[in-house]
Amino acid sequence: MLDTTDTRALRRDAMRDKILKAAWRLARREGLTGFSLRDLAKVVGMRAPSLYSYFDSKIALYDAMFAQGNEEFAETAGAVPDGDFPEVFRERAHRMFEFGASDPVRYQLLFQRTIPGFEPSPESYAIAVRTFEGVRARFHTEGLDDADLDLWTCITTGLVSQQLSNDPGGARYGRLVDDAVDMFLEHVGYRKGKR
Amino acid sequence: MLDTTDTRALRRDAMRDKILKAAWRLARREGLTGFSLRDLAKVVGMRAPSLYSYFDSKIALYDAMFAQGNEEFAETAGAVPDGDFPEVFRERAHRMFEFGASDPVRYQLLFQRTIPGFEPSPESYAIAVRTFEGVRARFHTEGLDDADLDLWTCITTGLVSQQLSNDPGGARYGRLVDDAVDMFLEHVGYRKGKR
DNA sequence: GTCTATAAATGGATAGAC
DNA sequence: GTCTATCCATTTATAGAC
Repeated sequence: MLDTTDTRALRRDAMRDKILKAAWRLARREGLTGFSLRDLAKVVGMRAPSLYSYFDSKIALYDAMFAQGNEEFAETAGAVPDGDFPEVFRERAHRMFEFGASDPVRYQLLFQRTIPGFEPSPESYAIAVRTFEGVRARFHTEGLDDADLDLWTCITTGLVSQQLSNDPGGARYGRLVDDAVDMFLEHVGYRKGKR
Repeated sequence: MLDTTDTRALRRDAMRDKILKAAWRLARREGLTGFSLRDLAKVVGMRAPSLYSYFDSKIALYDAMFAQGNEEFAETAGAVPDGDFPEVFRERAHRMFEFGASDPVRYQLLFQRTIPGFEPSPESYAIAVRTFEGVRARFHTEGLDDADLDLWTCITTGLVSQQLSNDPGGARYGRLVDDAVDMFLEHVGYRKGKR
C-alpha cells in the first residue's frame, strides 16, 4: 500500500487549518457570531456545503477554534521560564494580559460564555483544564491554595475584560498590571524582592 | 382638551415596559441574541410588526434594555448607605457581585461588548457614566486616584466574570469577595478597622 | 396601534450528481 | 471532496388595510 493515505491526511489537515485561519480572520472582523459559513467558504475559495467535509457543523467549527485558542494559550503560559514565584507570575500576568487584549474575539471564545448553544466538547475543554492544572500545581508548591489561585485569575481576567470593554486597543489597564501583581503578592505574603 | 393624551402615553409606557420585561425573560432563557422579535411578540400577545410601534429596531430594543439595566445598577450602587470608605466599598463589592452573578445576561449586556452591531446610544451610555462618576468622586474625596479606581473595577468585575464563566449559579467566587476587598484596601493604605 | 401579507435577505444544513 | 440545487427555517423590516 502506498502512502496515499498519509498524503491525503496531510492535505486534509492543511485545508482544515486554512479554514480555521480564515474563520479567525472573519470572526475578528465581523464578530464571533457575525460571519456565516457562506462567507467563510467564499474566503477559502469553496462553496458552503464543502465545509461540511471538514466540520460537522458551525458549532464544531467553534469547538475547533476553542481548542486552537487554548493551545495558543497553553504555549503562552508555558513559555515563561521557571524561576521564583513573584517573577514568574508577574511575567505570566503580562503575557496573559497581552494574550487577551490583543485578540478580543479569541478572549471572548475562550473565557466568556457568550455564544448561544455553544459548549466546548470534553476533548477541547481538557486542553484548558490541563493548562489550569499546571498553574494550580505551581501555586500549591508555593504554599498557596485554590482560593488564592481563584483570586489571582479574577485579577488577571478582570484586567483584560475591563481593557476590552472600556478601552479596546488602548493601554489604560495594561499600565495597572504591575501594580495589580504587587497587590496580590503582598496579600499572599510576599514583599518585593524577598519572601 | 381632555387628558386622553396623558392616558394614551401611560398606556403606551405600560406596554413598552411589558415588552421590555418579556425581552429580559426571553434573553435569560435563550441568550441575549438567541431570541427573535417574533418570539418576543408572541409572548406579549402581538405580531412582530406591532413591536415597531414601540421600538424602531431590535438594536433600539437592546438600547432600552441597556438603559434599564444601568438604571437598576445605579439603584444598587446608590442604595448603599454612606459611611467610612472601607465599609461602604465592601458593601458595594458584595452588591456588585450579586448584581452581576444573579443575572448573567444583564451583566453581558452592560459590561461586555458581545452583541455584533450594538453600541449604546449616548443617552443610554450617559446613565452608566453618571454612576461611574459618582464612584469616582467618592474615590477622590478619599485621596484615591483614577488608577486606584480602575484597579478596583478590575477586581469587582473580575470576580463576577469568573463566577459567570466557571461556576454559573454557584458560590465559588462569591466567597472571595471579602478577601479581595481586604487585599485592595491593604494595597491602597487601609488596614482592617482603621485608616 | 394592530393586523395580514410579504418583502428581501440570510441562515445552517442536506441530497445527489460528478 | 466538491459541486449545484435546494430545502426549510428564520430573520428584520415594510406596505397598506382596517
